[in-house]
Amino acid sequence: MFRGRYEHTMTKTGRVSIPSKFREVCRKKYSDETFVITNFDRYLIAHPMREWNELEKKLSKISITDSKVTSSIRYLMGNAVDCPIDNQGRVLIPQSLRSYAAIETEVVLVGMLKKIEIWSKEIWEKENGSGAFETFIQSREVLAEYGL
Amino acid sequence: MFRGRYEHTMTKTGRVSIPSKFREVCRKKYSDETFVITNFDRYLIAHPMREWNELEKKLSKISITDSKVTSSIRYLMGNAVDCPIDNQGRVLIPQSLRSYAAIETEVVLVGMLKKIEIWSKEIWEKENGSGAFETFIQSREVLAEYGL
DNA sequence: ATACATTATGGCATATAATGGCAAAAGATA
DNA sequence: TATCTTTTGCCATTATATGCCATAATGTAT
Repeated sequence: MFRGRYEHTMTKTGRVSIPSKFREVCRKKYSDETFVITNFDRYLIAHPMREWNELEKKLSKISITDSKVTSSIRYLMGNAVDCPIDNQGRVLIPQSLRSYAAIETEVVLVGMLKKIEIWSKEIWEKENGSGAFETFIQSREVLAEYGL
Repeated sequence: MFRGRYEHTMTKTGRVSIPSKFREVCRKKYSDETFVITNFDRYLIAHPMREWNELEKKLSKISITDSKVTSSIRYLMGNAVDCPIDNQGRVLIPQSLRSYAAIETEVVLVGMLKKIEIWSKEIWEKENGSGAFETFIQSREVLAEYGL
């Protein structure tokens, strides 16, 4: 599982180093070093290829009657980009995704179990900076329902 | 189970010896010498890998609809760091966790059943120094319910 | 008490990680 | 086709992490 938080800088060309711990998970658990990256709200989500494939399998079983569902799938699929890890352990994040998540240079990468979140540092700090612990404590009751 | 309290010093590079009694628990009970360390309020919590994995298993089953739950998972996972015990019986505590728990050199390690707490000595003394016994006495009724 | 084993911790050398820079390759545009 | 832009591979640099050895302190057994 992906865990931990890392602050990296993006090069001018849009390349970001994937933390070595994450790469290790890619190699050992997924034996594949390609992500599918999508945008989500105000940050990006990087899925290991295998997890993404499973998602697609589920999506393809949905019968397309509801137009809202169709457009959601269109949104998801239309913004998904294959991002292989290069020999230096980096991925190129295409311009479209960068601007969507307002990523300039400073990036926060967060391990989230089966996927990785990629945030602009600025937005990260606004939404998850101080106060995150309080939110965490407050939702303990919710988490307790799951036996945590 | 982990029990007891130990005062150790951290090296300049951030390495802390795990008390041998704790290592013994790791070997015998968990047959694994890796901790996952997270921050909690003003101290750190070290979970044996197996305990942590169980937590992750539960977390990964939660469907992400509630954004408060998501951000709690993000808090939990984002602050978790793998810390394997090296051949000298130490772990490297990364800079982020060190500064979070205000750990400079003197460290207090406390066995807490299935996990270990890691405190800066200074903070430990403020919060658990004098007065801890009084608090303990005051909660005797609660403890009595558990047969203590 | 003495000898021996283990523990805690400092120091150092090496390996690996992150990241900037540059140039070749590929792709797009006029 | 010629030109510009983006992508990609590779090298260099720096900081950090890791492995290993040495030593001092503590614990254990005879």
